[in-house]
Amino acid sequence: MIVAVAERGLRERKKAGTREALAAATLQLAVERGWEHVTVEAITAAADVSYRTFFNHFSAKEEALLVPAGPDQPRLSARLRAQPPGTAVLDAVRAALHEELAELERDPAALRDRMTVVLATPSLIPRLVEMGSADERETAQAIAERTGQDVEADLYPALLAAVVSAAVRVTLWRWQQLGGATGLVTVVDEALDALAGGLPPPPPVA
Amino acid sequence: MIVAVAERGLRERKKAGTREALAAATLQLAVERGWEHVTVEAITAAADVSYRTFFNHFSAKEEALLVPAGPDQPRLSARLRAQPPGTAVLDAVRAALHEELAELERDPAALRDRMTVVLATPSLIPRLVEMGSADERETAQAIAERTGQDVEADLYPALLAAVVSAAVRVTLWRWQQLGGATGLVTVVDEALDALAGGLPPPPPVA
DNA sequence: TGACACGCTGCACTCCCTGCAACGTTGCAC
DNA sequence: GTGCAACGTTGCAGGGAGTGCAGCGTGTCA
Repeated sequence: MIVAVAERGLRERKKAGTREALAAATLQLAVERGWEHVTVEAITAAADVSYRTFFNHFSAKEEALLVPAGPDQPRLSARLRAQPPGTAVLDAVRAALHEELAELERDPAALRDRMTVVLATPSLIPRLVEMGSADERETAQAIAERTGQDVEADLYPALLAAVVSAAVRVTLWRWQQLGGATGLVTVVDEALDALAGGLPPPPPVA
Repeated sequence: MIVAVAERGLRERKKAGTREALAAATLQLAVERGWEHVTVEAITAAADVSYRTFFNHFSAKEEALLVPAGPDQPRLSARLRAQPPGTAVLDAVRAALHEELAELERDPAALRDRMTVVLATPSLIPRLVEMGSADERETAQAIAERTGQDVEADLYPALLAAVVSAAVRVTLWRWQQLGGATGLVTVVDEALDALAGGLPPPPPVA
């Protein structure tokens, strides 16, 4: 179901190839030079395509860095909807997050590089928020469906979606801090446990 | 201490005047035309200053909309540090948020307008995250100081700071939804209570 | 009142991003 | 295989954001 995407004819393969080349060139150049010294022109030169083509694949420079996998990649809201109906909301969210992060972790080196670039470039952080949770609204909707609430009328769905988004951000940051030694899933679970516990006022007071 | 800022000589008053004029023009034009149809040139024309001057006051177009009050405005981290030392972290955070939001609510009409513009322009939402919590790092640091933890080593401070940031965002959104009828403080308390309660799985199931 | 500080201005420039009109290749039906 | 339609790529022209720099005028302070 997720696999069938890649093999659909020469045309689509070439297209995917171009996107991949652009994303790879973007990441490499960003690591080498620093984000603000990477121009779209340099990226397209490295990927050997025209300047204009870049924007046929990405709506913004940041997208090439932060969302290298195309729009076919299932988003968090979709994963959440795919969870078995009976499950409690928080458990379903946790499971969806596990899937999402496991996917990210399939290429840990690239993720490390991306996070390095982001952390070195404060202006990218909000972009990460934007991309990573471009479907925060959609996620809120999915949560609402699960709890039988209304996204407009009730606070809970939007709040949970926003908090999850924040948790993901912190997870990525912390994972990077830990040098990638600990798995993403482990880190996000730590965050989710803290949240589910009501943000215990002062933890053990080290 | 906070008051003394405004009255410091003709020069500073004029400077503050231009900034205010630019911010006001920005908001008004954004409401009238929609954010993406507002150019910096139009803003400066309305405020009767040169194009270049705009960027002497704001580092980006969005800043004029989202952070109209200059950098002198005490940020959340500062307010958090100002809370009495004995207080529990969550209580201190809550108090700091109350102050922050009360300040915002001093001009409800402007806040309403700003939120209207933001909600009508998805790309502005992450910017709101950036601006509203440009000092999220600083807030995390302040939290760490309060809990006696280390921002680098411990997850808690960064997580709480991120979650608070998310809560503020949802609060503003919901306040707007409610038509400003309910006070910001009331709304944020609702969010904070939910968080402190550990995101109770499915609330009353309406 | 004279010298300095500093905000404002104009200009030239880089870069992001878009709309539009070709062009060449792929996919498909006959 | 041939012709046609679909589609990814390309080039170009242009608007708008944001920056560095040099000069000007006004507030500030000794």
